[in-house]
Amino acid sequence: MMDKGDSAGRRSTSSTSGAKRPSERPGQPGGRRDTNRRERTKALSDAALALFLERGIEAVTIEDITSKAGVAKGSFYRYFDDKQALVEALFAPVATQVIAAFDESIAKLKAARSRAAAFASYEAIGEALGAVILHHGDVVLLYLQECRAPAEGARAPARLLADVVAEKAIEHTRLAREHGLLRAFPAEVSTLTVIGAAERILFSVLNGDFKGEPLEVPGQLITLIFDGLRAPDLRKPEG
Amino acid sequence: MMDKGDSAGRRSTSSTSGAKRPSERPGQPGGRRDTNRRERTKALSDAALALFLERGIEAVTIEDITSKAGVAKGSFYRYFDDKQALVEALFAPVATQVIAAFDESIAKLKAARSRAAAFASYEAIGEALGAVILHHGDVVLLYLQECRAPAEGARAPARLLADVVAEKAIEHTRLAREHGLLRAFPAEVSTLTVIGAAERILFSVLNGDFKGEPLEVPGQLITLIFDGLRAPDLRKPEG
Amino acid sequence: MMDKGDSAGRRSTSSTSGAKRPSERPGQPGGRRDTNRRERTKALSDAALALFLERGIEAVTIEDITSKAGVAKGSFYRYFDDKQALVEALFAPVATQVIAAFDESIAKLKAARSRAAAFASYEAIGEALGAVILHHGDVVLLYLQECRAPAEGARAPARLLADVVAEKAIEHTRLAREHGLLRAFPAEVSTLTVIGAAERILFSVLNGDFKGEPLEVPGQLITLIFDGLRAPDLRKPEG
Amino acid sequence: MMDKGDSAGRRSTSSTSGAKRPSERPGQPGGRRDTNRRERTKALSDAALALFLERGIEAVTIEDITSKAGVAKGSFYRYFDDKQALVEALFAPVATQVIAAFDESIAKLKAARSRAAAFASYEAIGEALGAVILHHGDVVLLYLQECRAPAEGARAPARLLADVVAEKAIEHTRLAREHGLLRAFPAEVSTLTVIGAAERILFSVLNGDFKGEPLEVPGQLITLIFDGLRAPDLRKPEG
DNA sequence: TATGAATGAGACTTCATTCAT
DNA sequence: AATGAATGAAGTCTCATTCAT
Repeated sequence: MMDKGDSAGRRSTSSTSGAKRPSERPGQPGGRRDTNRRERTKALSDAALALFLERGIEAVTIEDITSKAGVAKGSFYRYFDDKQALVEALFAPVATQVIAAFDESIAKLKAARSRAAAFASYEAIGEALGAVILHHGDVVLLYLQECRAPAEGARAPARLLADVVAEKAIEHTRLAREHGLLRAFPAEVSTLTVIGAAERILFSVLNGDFKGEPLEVPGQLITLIFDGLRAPDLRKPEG
Repeated sequence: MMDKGDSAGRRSTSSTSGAKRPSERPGQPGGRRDTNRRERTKALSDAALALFLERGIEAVTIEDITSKAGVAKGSFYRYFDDKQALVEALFAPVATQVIAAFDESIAKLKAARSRAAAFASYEAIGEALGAVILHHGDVVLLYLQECRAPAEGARAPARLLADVVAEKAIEHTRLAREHGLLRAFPAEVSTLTVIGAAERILFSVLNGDFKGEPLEVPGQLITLIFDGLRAPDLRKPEG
Repeated sequence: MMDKGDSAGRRSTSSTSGAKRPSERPGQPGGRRDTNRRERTKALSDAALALFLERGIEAVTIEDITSKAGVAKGSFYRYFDDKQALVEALFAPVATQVIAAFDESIAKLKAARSRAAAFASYEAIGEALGAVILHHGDVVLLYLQECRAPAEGARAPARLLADVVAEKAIEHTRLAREHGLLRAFPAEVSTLTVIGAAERILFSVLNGDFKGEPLEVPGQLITLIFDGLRAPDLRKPEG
Repeated sequence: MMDKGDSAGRRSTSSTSGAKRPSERPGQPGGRRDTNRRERTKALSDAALALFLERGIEAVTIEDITSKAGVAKGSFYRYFDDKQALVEALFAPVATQVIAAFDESIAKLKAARSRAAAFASYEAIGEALGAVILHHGDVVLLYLQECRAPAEGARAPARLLADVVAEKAIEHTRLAREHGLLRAFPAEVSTLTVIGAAERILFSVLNGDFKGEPLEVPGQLITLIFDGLRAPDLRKPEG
């Protein structure tokens, strides 16, 4: 009755959240109806997330989701337009926070007048991203799992986020270098190196494949990367 | 949009290539029939590869492939059992060469009696992987695109290869460290760092997203990574 | 034209009816939804039965059935798992009643202490089978039409029922003979004779091929079977 | 490219044999080419017969047949027009002999001037049918298996033969009664009784289901049919 | 609102038949 | 003549989406 195939980008005008808001909904926010609505949305999102991680976004059907969430199939459409909308809703908080973290850090870097101030922006973004990973580990894992897919269909949000992140991260690096925090190195290469390394390890950790001690990874990664990337005059003497 | 009756791992007994070979075929090898067969297989593989890159493996239908390849739908099944078999056939040469490269390099490392000999094994594997990237760029890109997906359905081969590569690479790193080529660092972390960084940049390059000069990337990456990873006594004085 | 992935006996665990019942359905029994469900199931069964009789089970497609029943193709699968399940559902009431008739008659025979009592069991089973034929003539015809087919695919239920019936009938005969109702004759031969004769005539009658007066057949058949065909003056004296 | 569905009756003009004879074939009858041709035809027929018995005519594909016969798929069509033609060819000798047996017996009956002569016609037909069963057991089994199917598609020949046999047998009975060989009984009922009984037992015997001693069956059957099943002490005096 | 039944497009796969080799 | 590759119609089954209850 309706076409299955979605074309990428159709959602350029939709709100960030991807959640469906009936134009007129009864009950005031916080009331009984609103609470029910939140609960249903959460049940659907949770079920979907678990299934997406298990089988990949494409392979999961609407019925899989509703049945796992314990709702009727038709109810899905009261909460989300379709699978892509759900994926967008899933990614929304993460995307918002990650993008905000970069934007703020970029702003700080631009405003920084000292190397110390510039360095602080790194600490800030690290903290912000750490918090995201901590509170939205599953969504981050889903992102890592799907972010290289072509921006088509329900997986589009993952890829689009990845592209935005890369772009902002590169700008961030450029600014950091201008502040003398990094060696004179092409920003694109060094940024992708850091992103690639961090994401790969994070993937293993969130995955359960990682054999080492996760809590030590950030420090190790920083040592590893920064010993290579750090500007000469910041290099610590070995030993 | 979804693959129907696939379960991961069902292909454990199939040959490496994934291609379908009638046990006895008429016409001698090199004859007309044989040539036709090769041409068809190639046409299907090429069409499939292009579509997979464009839309992702899951979103491409058999009919998309045959129609792009200019053959009848039913003909697909003379050459491949199903989409997963085609994907396996696509990955087979790359998987073979990559795995062989690691295995050989690992063997060399084990046999190495000097640091120079050990270092040579790195050059060898670099060359081998470079050759694979050069000759099978599209397949490598497909791998990068799909290799984090759960090992379900047609995309399974990508993920399975990724897991094997990670495992072998970690062993490789462990050996390299035993030969004093690398700093005393957890092998898992440093390996995933290198893989993650290299794959992320490669993805951008093969993708067309990369803005810099691709030919300079390997050198840059080595500098970047090795300046961080290199054992202290190999560290060159900055300047 | 051919059934695809069926293997005989796959349904050993399914319920007797073969009908698909969602575990929890909305609407109380007897409500609108329940009524609709019954109507649909009936429409599909009726359409299928008519087509099966016309063309044979194997030659009828799901689409033939749904289109004749006036429902969408996909709806079929809400009511039956596949064609074989529908066939099972079609046969279920007949199979149940026939088997029950035999079991009861066998039980009566076992308990019978007089020849009169034993004879009554014959009357009982005759009546029961007559009722089945009267109320489920078309299903019985379908049974007669398909019951010699190998127990493969959608036709399996017919053959399996036939085998059960033969077995029970033979036991029945054996008991009847022990009560002195029948000549000392191998039970298998005499049973198959009666079944074969009865089924063949029934087939003609239900078919419309039969030229005679159907209502007289049962009596004629009994006379014939019990007294034989020999013309009076050729009758050998009993030894 | 061509339609699959056959419509019943399309073969009304074809020759009895169903075998394909190229209008101009090289080699004289009995020569090398003719011998090869016979061998191939036999291989195909044998393979088909075995598969038909195992799975039913409808479920067997052309490729199943050729592959079991050890010939190429395309070769099938050099020997038979399609599956139905093969089935016709399979039944042809049996049909011919059975029909001839009835026709001859009917002719004899018509010419018979004594009851002894009339009785001899029964012996003749019994012998003829026995010979057919002996030499073409598998084909007879296939006939029994498929002869109640609607006369559609490849199974049509079985059903058509069944209808002819019934018709001729009824005429035969009518004549026999006129000669005083049988009781005054509706010919249709008594004929179908005999056919039904005989076929049912034969089916069990050829099938392998029969537990008794096959060689004794004909005699038992004759006794049974002619003398009836009634136990001696219940026998009503003939009125 | 919630439910799950209905719809029909469309994906996968098979197979009779034709045809180049 | 024999082979088996090619074709595409047709069949099975799934699933996103809509809609009556």
